[in-house]
Amino acid sequence: MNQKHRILFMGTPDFAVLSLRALVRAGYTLAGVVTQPDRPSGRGQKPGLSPVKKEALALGLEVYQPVKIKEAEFLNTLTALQPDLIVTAAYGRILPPAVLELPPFGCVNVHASLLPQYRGAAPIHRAVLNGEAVSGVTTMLMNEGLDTGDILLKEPVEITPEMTSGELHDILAQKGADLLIKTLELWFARKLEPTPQDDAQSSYAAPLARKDERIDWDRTNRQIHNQIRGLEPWPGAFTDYRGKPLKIREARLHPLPEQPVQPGTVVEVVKGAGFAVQTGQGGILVTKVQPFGKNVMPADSFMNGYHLTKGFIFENE
RNA sequence: CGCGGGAUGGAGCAGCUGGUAGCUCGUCGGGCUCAUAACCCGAAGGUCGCAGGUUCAAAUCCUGCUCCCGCAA
Repeated sequence: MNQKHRILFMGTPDFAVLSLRALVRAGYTLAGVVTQPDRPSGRGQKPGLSPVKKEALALGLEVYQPVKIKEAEFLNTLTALQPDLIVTAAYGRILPPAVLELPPFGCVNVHASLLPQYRGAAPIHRAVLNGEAVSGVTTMLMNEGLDTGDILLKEPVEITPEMTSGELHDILAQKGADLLIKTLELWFARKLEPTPQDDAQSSYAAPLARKDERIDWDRTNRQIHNQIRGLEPWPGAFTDYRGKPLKIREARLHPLPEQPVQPGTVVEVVKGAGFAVQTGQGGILVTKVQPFGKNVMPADSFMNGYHLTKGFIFENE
């Protein structure tokens, strides 16, 4: 069907892997895969191949990892590959005009939000962090801006009350891959009309910062709960325990009567479940934590081994 | 050589200025109770990661392995 179209894929993290896989499965010819350079990462200084690179290698595709996209050498390489269209999915770079204008069918990007909302680097985390009930994926034509190109298709996805960023990520990655295939089918058939984004409705999903991770117990239990699931499984919301960061990996809302207790206080121990902490409004029941330097463990185990008891107070700073 | 933590009964931890192992929980049995995930009594369960070394004696000191994890990226 579409075997004749040559596609150049650009992506880096896990989110992009399913899209790449979908393209291959749909029968497109992959002119090549572009991903971020290998960085010294891992515990030692191991190679650290991007998820997309691993997938590309497994699929037997050519991989390109330019340090600078604007390099003449790389541009020549791209030109030589003669892609009909470029697909990007969380590549991590803004493409220069020279690249955008290269393929006859343009550049299509898969973004993990319902644009124009949550443009930027962390759309999934920000959506959960803000307690959104709905997010989704969008396919768009790229331009020189940050996720500002004309929209091709959108697919909404419900964010359930207990959903974590990790879970949403997996769903969106799959939906994104599906939507990408659908988009390309229509786009190559010239049956899609790009719709400009309404900048007035736009919002920006800023990259996560350390301050987004520290729990402020004065906030409401709902806000804190959103923070915990929004940063799960990475990078994790944390508070302080005996001078070291303690990540709260899982928790749920826990109604508490109005009481003159300082937010951050462990007010109740629920056998077999965890411990309840007073927040600025209501409480949360912490069910899984991760001590510094340790792996995630049930809140029960933490209490046993670290002697956390009712009455302990987590400080904000 | 990126920084660092750890391997102790089913789980999470303590013990590490050397003298055969302890805490909280779980498990099993019994008791109390209208009842209970609550409480009381009792029991089982550990070659203290592996291999050497020092010593009268090592979980505890030294050496070499293997494995696991956190941070930073």
